[in-house]
Amino acid sequence: MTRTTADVTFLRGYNQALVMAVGRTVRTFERSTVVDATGLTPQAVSKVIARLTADGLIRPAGVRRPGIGKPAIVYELVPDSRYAIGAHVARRTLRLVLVDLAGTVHHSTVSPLPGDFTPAQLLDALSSGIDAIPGSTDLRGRLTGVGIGMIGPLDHARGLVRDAHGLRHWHDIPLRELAEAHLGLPVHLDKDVTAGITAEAWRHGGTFGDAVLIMVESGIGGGFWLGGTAHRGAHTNAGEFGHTVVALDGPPCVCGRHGCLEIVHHHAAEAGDIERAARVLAVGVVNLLQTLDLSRVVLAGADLLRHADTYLAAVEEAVHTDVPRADWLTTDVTLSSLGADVIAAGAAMQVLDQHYGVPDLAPL
Amino acid sequence: MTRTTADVTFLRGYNQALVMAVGRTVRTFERSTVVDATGLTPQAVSKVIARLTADGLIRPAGVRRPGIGKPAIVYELVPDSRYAIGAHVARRTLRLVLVDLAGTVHHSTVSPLPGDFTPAQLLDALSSGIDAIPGSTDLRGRLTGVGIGMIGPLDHARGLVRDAHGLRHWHDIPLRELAEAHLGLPVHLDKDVTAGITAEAWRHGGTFGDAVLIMVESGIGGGFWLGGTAHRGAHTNAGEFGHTVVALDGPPCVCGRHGCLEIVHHHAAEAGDIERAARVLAVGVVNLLQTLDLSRVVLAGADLLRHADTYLAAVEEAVHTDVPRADWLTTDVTLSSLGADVIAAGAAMQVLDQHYGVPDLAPL
DNA sequence: GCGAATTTAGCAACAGCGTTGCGTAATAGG
DNA sequence: CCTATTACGCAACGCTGTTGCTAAATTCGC
Repeated sequence: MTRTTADVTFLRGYNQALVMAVGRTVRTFERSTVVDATGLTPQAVSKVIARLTADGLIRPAGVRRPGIGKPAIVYELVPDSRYAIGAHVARRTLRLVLVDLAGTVHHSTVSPLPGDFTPAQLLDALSSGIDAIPGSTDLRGRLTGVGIGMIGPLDHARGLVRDAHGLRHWHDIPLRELAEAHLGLPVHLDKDVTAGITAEAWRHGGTFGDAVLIMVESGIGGGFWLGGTAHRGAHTNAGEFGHTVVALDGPPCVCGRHGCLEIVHHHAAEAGDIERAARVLAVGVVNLLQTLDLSRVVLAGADLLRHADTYLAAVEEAVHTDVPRADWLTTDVTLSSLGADVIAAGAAMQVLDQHYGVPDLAPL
Repeated sequence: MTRTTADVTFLRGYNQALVMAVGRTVRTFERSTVVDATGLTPQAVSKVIARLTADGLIRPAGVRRPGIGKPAIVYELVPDSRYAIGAHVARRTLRLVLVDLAGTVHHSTVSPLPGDFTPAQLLDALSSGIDAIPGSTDLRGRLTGVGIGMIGPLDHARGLVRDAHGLRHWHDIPLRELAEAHLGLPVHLDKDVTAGITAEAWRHGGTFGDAVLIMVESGIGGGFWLGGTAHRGAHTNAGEFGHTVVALDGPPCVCGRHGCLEIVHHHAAEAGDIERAARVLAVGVVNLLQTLDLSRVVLAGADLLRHADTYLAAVEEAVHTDVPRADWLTTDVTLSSLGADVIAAGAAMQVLDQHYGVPDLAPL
């Protein structure tokens, strides 16, 4: 959520979101936990907690006896107080998930999409898929909206699919508006990889540093989390990480350049040399670390997860041996904590993040 | 400037900084300008303007007659109300500049540094250099502090030089504390490239999008401005752009990997083939655009500026031809607007930015 | 057992922010 | 000279977090 000007109502939302972030980070907390994490005064935290409790977003969950003195009330997030639906639109499949406020995936289905599907076909698949989610009808009221994670290029700010790679009927389609009209719910549209990294960040609450989600699945992309928010770039087209050149005189790529990470990687993978493919990807990952200095690398995507161990080993080794002074430049490398659901789940969490995440103050 | 919690005093500083940003952007403005740019109410803007005028940071500069009705008061930034000193510490030279609140460089000097200089030698060079700035004594009171831009790796947050490349005496030196004690002024320490991009951003006020400053000078580095602030990364070590691999089977680099942009570029440059060196750099720049989607590329550094036209042409061409759908993915490519002063000037502006820039709300 | 010490929670008054309502100043046009 | 128009600002207000202080609930020492 983004705004430019800061009035006093901003404080309310901001500090409230800070407490929610603590709730997602530690799952169970008390007043002093929030005081330590945020620097707010105890009294302010009391007020915020009272408001959140009244809204049903958090609730008391027992007491902690500090040995001496009055026991402290322990609070927890109420996961089932809010839900969001996430959709991962790929070239041939539609994955739908139901996610709660804590970032837990409650339901996940995959359905095939017609070859070269049209916007109308996608909308129908979305609405029938959502209706098929068990109990989706009695979620109304607690359902925040629908997030769609999709291949780009697309314009996140305007909710516009500009030119989805390899899909004939998708040029300048205002998918967000269409879907909002069709589904009767708020819709959030974003690139698949950006949705994916949001999933990891949201589930970690406030303790998530600068990070990238690497996705290998038909193409290779990267979703970025920098400075506490998703990085989408000047035209919301960041993430075309697969089309960075790693072999100056390499084979030609569909993008028109030569030796892109993606084409070099795919050649190795198609030749059956997964280890080499993984090492190529690892070179690209270290390139990112050198450039952006990230604290976390998350690996995802069907083609990668099929050989998860190989990729994980290759990237971890490269990160530990190829970064100079790796002793203090520590970077965690992990597989996506949500497996094949990351993109869809992340799209859902973007909707939750809009309402309950820490708000951004947009530069002018 | 960064803080986690938002109390009501935050609003004051934040909205005040918004108005200052407008002042830097358009140089002359009135109440309605700020209202349009920020969304604040006219009354709120009046209050902010009154405070800033009282502090001497802005002043009335005439009136505009709207044809009918009461004339509007026109305001402008008071450039000489605040100054900061910037230092660019390179391997052999120290550059010192005096910068005013508007980002104008008033004075610039270069002095040689002893080979393999020690921290003590640098401190002496700093203080004598600052004393030599004409009129520096009667600036006391209006002097905000000293910014130091330096090669890394360094820890910006702690003000610690960890391991400056190629300088024997610079391991884990708390330069910020040392310099503050020695100079009696607040000191801000950052990587050279990050300081550089801050210079460009500060001078453009609020209208500066996601951008990178590419610096070619002994090494190759990149300073990033993302989402309205400098991006420093998880360990404040972002920017080692020269050590990204662009030629998988290329020549070995000092960093231990093979085919880094820097080594490939330097081989071409040393062979006298500047055009090829420029094209190699351009490949790296397009890699960044694909990954991060930037709206602006600024070129800087002594070795680059020596062949400015060649580099500018090569990068511009690559940006326009190698990025798919370049029609809407527009990116400006320019030479640094401050020439050889960028780094030092940017270091100074970081100090100004800490006091008068739009404050950040740090994630937990 | 019972009071003192300790820790947590919250009520009440307060200061500071932007907002709202409305009155005032300064101009051009009839 | 009056009216419409535009710009500006005082005063009251609502809302935020903060400060000062009181009350509640527990352990520990005697």
